[in-house]
Amino acid sequence: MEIKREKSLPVTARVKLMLCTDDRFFGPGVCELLERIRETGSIQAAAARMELSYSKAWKILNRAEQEMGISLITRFSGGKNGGSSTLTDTGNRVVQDFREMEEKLSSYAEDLLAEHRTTFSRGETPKTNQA
Amino acid sequence: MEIKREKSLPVTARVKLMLCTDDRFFGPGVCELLERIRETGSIQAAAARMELSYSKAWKILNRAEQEMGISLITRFSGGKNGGSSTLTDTGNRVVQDFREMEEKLSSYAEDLLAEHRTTFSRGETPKTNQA
DNA sequence: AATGGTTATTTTTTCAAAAACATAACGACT
DNA sequence: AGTCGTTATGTTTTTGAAAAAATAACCATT
Repeated sequence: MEIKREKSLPVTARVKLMLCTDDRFFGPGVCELLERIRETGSIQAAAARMELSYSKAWKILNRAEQEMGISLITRFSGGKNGGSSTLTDTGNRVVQDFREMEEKLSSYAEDLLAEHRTTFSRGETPKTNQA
Repeated sequence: MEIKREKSLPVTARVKLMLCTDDRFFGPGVCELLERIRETGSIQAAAARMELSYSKAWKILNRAEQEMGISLITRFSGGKNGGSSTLTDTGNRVVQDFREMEEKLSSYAEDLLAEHRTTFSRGETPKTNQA
C-alpha cells in the first residue's frame, strides 16, 4: 500500500462547539444523547445506541442539567414499560439551537478555510523521519 | 456552601477548530506546540512549557507533518547546544492562519450565542436528583 | 576523545476515565 | 404479590492514553 499525493490533499475544517458556565460544558456528546432520547424515549436505549454505558450517560445528563441549571429531560421510572424519558420543551429548544449554531459555524469555517487554502495544501515536503 | 442563582448564569461559547485530512487533525495542541517552539527554539523546552512529555510532543509533531504532508519545523540534533528546532516559513504561516481562523470563529460563535441566549439561560429548574 | 544537551525512538509504568457490574427503587400490569 | 424493564446510584474492573524511563545518535565545542 503506497501513498501517492498528486497535488494537494483535501483539507477540511471541523469545528467543535461547547457552551460553558464556569468550566463545565454542553457539547456535541450531550446533544446527541438528547436527540437519541427523543428518538427512543429512553436513556437506556439512547446510551446503547451510542455504545455508551448507561451510568455514563446518566452522569453526563445530570451534569449538564446541573451545570446549566436547566431541566432538559423528564424522567419516569417504573410503569408499564419500566420507565421512560422525554425531552422538555427547553431540552428540545436547546438541541435545536445548538445544532443550528454548529451548522452555521461549520459552514463559516469552510469559508475561512477556502480563503486560506494555499497555506495548508502545499509546502516543502517533510524531510523528517516517520514515526 | 450554597448555590444562589439570581437570574441567569453567564453562558459562553467555546469553539475548537481542527483541520483534517483523512481523519487526522491539526488542532490547538499542535499549534501551541509550534508557537512554543518558535519561542524557545527547542521541542524539549516547548514540551516542558506545556507540561507535556517530550515523546508525546514528538509524536504530535510527527503526526501533524505526516498527515498534512507539510514540513512545519526544521530539526537539528547535536551541535553546540545539543540541538534545536525552528519553524519553517510554512510552519509560521500555518500557525498564523490557524489562529486567525480560530479568532474569527470564536467571535462569530459569541454572536450566535447572543442571538440564542434566552434558550440557554432560563428554563424550568431541574426537578431531578443530583449526582 | 570526552562533554553536554538536544533530537529520535522504544519500552515500561501510571493513572484517570469509561465500562462493567451490582443493587435498589419504582410502578403499571397481570 | 410478582414480573419486567426502566431509572438511580455506588463499586469494581478494564483499558487506553499520557508520563516516565531508558537508550542511542548527533555534532559543535573543549
